[in-house]
Amino acid sequence: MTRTPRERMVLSAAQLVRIQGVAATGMRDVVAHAEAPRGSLQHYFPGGKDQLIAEAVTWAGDYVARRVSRVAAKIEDPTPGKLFEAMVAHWRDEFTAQGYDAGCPLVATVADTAATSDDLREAVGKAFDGWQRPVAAALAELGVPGARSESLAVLMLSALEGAIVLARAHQDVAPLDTVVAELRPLLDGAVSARRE
Amino acid sequence: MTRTPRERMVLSAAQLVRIQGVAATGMRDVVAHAEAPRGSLQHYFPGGKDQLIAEAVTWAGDYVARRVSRVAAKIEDPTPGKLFEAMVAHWRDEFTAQGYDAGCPLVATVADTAATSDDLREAVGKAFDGWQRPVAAALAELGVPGARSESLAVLMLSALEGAIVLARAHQDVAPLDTVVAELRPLLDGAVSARRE
DNA sequence: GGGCTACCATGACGGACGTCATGAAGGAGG
DNA sequence: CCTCCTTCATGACGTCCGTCATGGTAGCCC
Repeated sequence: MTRTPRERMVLSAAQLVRIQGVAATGMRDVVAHAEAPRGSLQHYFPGGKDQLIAEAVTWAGDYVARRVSRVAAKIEDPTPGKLFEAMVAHWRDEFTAQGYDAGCPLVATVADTAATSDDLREAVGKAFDGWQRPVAAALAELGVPGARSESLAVLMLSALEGAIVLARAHQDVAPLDTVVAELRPLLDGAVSARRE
Repeated sequence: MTRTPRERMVLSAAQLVRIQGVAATGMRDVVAHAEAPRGSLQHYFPGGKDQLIAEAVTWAGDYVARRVSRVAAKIEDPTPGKLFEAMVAHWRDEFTAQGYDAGCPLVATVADTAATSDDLREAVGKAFDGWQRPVAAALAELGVPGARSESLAVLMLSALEGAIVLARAHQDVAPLDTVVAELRPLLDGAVSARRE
């Protein structure tokens, strides 16, 4: 489980971005948080801050994609609505347990850098794609018709991200519960019937 | 239409936050963008940057609330789905006309400051409330039962905010169109029937 | 053993930041 | 005319930023 200093720096960058955003997260903050040697920065990330943040974003995208696949496989008697509920539950649990300090690193990166760095914006775009893919695949496997599963995956990501922002602003998980309650019937109604 | 320097500074702060986020937006940037005298900063905003950003957030909340009411009154043969479509269309039009540089200032402020400034976080929370209120009121007037109208307003805000983030990351309005297409039947189905 | 590469340490540089101190215009009211 | 208050101007301070230059260690390979 002991990670290399390089990995620790990427993970720390992702965590700090979740809390403070990109601009407010300094490289010195990252090495301190990662308990990594400062001299390693220019060695592992010759591309500077943009490279470090880009790797953090990519890591976050991979992480959430893996988690969706894992969670989708673990639901018993799964339906699209239950999948969405499980995705949201992860955030609900974290907010109630850890507080509302940390949000989604992809949202923070878009908000801070979409207009100033094409590289970072594209990294976030790919991370979102990598997240959307397993969601759409899980929906398809549950019986949602092909084209529809992509649309519903976009809706799920959008509603979740938006509800996360609302929940942080209000310091209350209610928006998360609301979007789940309102979306579940719609999602479950999208399976092409014909079952059992 | 000529605004006072103070108003111009608040508006410029809001616009710059939409593009760069809070941390990357300097006070010198704001006065330059507002073509305002730098010395006025400490005079009009003795509370410093936090006060300036808080006023920008509050202004943005008031602005979007007014616009919702105005747009809701202008739709012919209105339905909840059409209201949502009209709200999203504003962003769709701006993205296609102006590009994807500017996002929602409330999202940017939450992402950058939710963990570090209670004042700013609360200002954003109130701004979201001020936005949600006219949406829920419009839904109620269209025949959506009371409790449900609040829930659907939360869903609409969440889906819109999330879709804005996705659209910026992908430089494509498709997520906006997708959430409208998927949510319209749900929204229109929520009116308590009994009509004509 | 010499050389090469990977990794880490440290200090400096130039610039930008938010804030503040100080002071000057300029009109209003006495 | 003189004073007061709003508004603006300007320069400075201390701090932090991202980046870079330089050099030191440690291990592997010939």
